[in-house]
Amino acid sequence: MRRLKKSGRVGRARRDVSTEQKILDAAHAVFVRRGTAGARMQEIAADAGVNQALLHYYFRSKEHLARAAFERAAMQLMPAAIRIIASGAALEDKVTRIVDLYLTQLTHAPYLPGYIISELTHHPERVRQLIATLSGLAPEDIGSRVFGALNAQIDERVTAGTMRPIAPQTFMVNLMSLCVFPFAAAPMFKAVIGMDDEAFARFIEQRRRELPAFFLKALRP
Amino acid sequence: MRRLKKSGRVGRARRDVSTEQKILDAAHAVFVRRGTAGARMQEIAADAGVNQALLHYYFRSKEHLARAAFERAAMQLMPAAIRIIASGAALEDKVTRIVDLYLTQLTHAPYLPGYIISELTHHPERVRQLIATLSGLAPEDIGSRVFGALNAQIDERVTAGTMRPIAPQTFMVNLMSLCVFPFAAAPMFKAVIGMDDEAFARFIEQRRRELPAFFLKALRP
DNA sequence: GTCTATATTGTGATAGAC
DNA sequence: GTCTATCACAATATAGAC
Repeated sequence: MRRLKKSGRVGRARRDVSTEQKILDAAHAVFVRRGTAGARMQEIAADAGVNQALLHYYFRSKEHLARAAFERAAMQLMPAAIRIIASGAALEDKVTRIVDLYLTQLTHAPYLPGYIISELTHHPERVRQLIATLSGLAPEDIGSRVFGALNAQIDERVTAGTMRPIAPQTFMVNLMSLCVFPFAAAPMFKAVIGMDDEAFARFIEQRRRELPAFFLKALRP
Repeated sequence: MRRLKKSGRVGRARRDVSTEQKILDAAHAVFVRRGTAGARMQEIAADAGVNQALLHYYFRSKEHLARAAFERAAMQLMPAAIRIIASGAALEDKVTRIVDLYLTQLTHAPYLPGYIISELTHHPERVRQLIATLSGLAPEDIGSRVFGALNAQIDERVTAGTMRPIAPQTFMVNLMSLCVFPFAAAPMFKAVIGMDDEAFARFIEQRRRELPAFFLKALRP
């Protein structure tokens, strides 16, 4: 309605990435720790060391900024895993590499799962955005491409008698659950189990060693 | 500061549970689907079929109402599982019963995990509340009581040579991950895998049958 | 206990100087 | 591009009649 036609950020701009980037960094941090609804433009501005008006200059509205931050968060976590799964590596290697990748990434960004889950739970429209971001494909295509390759490998093992049948979707859901959930529910686990940050870090390192074997063993015939 | 000393809701009140309960029900629903920061008192009032002022009459502030709603959500999920784990049932039965319990409960309240994770991620103070709610004990005590019993059972199996050693904490984290994460991440999985609600329901029913075996198999020596 | 106002912030967004 | 000042309205909270 009273939207401006400011040309400011319209096209791709090459110079001045610095300020825009500072804002995006700050937005990422604030959105992750407060959630989209709980985040305040003022806090983002302060975090970025700039003025609140600049946020609107670069991103027009909170909603735009929220989308950008979510996109960044999702891209930080998903594509690498998809690449591993779609790669030509052996099945056992894929498991080990995914466990390793996730535990490493989430150790450095432990609140990311909680944020992404929260966003997708409370903002259904983010789902479309996520899919669109992951590639220009329709939802079904991503799934079928990735799971097709995985399914072939599982079939191979099943035929060889070294693994029992499992749907590739189940395979992925179980693996992701074991990797990601401990971080998503870390506040709860820490409290109930009585772990401090250091103990949690040790817990994760132990998982890094044990989880691949645990998971693969469950698939034995 | 400008708090009223209204005696309205101060003590435990026996009568008029009806309205208070309607408000709490509505609050639960709205907080779960919007998150605490995204929830609006107006929407809660409308949902409850009462006036917004009544919300303050009964619960004084949004924060109080949010606490009450969170408490209710947590109590809906945790105590039953703790009872099962602390019970005298055989280890294998505990696994089956927990899987069954969670998949049933979460089928009826699929957004609960996302909400609880979101709350605990964005509102650290809820952690203390959660622990305090689960019992009058200090955090360490809950953990040690529950895990003590579980540990004894695991030791038994290990000694008998039917299971390899696993920390009871890891046992629980893995089991909870496999049960709860699929619901917490359901919006993502549905999109990536391309499932509709019905397919998801089937997916869960299959899990109910397969998950106990999957989990127990991973623990074989 | 329940309602209709209304007071009082909080917060996203914009105007306009520099 | 960046700032200060301010607007407009959404949202919590309260007063006071019934």
